[in-house]
Amino acid sequence: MMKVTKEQSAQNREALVRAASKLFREYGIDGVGVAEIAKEAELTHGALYAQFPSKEAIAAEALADALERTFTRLVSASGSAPTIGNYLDWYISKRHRDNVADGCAMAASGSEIGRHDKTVSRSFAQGFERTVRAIEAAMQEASLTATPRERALTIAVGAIGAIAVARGVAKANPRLSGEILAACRRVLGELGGERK
Amino acid sequence: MMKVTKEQSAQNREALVRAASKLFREYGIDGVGVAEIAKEAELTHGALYAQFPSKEAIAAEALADALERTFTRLVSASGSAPTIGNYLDWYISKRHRDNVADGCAMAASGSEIGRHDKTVSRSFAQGFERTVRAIEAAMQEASLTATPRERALTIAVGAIGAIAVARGVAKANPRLSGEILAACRRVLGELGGERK
DNA sequence: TGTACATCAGTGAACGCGCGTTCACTGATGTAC
DNA sequence: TGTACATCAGTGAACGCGCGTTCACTGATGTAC
Repeated sequence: MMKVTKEQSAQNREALVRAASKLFREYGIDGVGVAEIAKEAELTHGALYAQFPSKEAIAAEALADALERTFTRLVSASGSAPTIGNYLDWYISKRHRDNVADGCAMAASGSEIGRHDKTVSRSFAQGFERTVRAIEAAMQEASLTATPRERALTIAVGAIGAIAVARGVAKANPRLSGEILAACRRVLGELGGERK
Repeated sequence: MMKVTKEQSAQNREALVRAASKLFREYGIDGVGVAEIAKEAELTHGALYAQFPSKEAIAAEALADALERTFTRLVSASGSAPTIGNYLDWYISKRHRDNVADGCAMAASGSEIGRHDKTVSRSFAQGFERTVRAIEAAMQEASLTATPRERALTIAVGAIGAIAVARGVAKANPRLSGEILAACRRVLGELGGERK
């Protein structure tokens, strides 16, 4: 067949990005081939190359898309006046730990990003900065001497690390995995000024 | 040639593990082939299969070896009565961020571990638990309500996350990368009871 | 509105290449006598 | 200590397979007249 309406083509492009963003989180960027992405989007790999110049390019866009969607969901799950507690309840959870394909891409792919393009790194940096700003805006007074931004950065990094590490140890030691989530949930909450 | 003395064979095995542990950190487990590991150890891939049943098996051993060595260095760099500050100065640094191949494997490969064998996960869990115990032993009083172990877990996860995230954003935003390291260094120190 | 045709998203075969793993073979080691 | 030989770490060719990317081709779309 082919060609196809502009609208259909745009829908196909979106389907490719969604498929890539799901598969990359689940199996890693190196762990998924372009043919597999195209198949998940019900297209052929040639269609992917009509839309993107390379695998690296779709990786950058898939990462940006995943972070956008996760951020939107985090904010909408936390109500109109979100607290640090709202954010952490949603982010640091077994539900999130066990749902790699639809979870935060910073946690799913954090340690892989440094090995890819500057465009991929840029998607990551933008998503991270946006998250820190949201946390900073919800920050409460606490007795520590560090600034709100320093504490917000640490909460973001700690939350990402918590999901990544909880996933890493889950197969060998599920008790430890749960303990990590509970401890980080509590301590990072306190760091944000949350009262018990 | 071949065969070779028992001693030589043991040395070859060690060379394979060291090569794997270096290359896996630098390029990811999926990013390195068995032939490349063997070449780095000045052997052939057949020799690797004489020593290990599979790539997954050498990955588990390489991870355990890397964590062992990193832990030893962390402890010996921190003196005979290490403080949280000693640990964090060594771990959360630009030197560590920029030295992937010889740095902490939990930070280098954290988000990949969950996609591999239970044996790989076990190496990770053991290395992590050992690290938390060391931090807990160095813990000081602080005004937060969380227990020393909860705070130690959060410090370990936050430090790992800090290196991973600092690496992820470094290419696109080196300023942000440095800011993350500085903020986590300060806040995690305070969380451990460090006085300014 | 109707016709002619350039555009270009998508197809699918093909490219060279490297992957993890297997296996027949080699030959120095190290043991049994 | 000297000889005979089983062992087995390591070699390198070969396996089937999937990778990222290229390209000649298709044919409905959408524009120009």
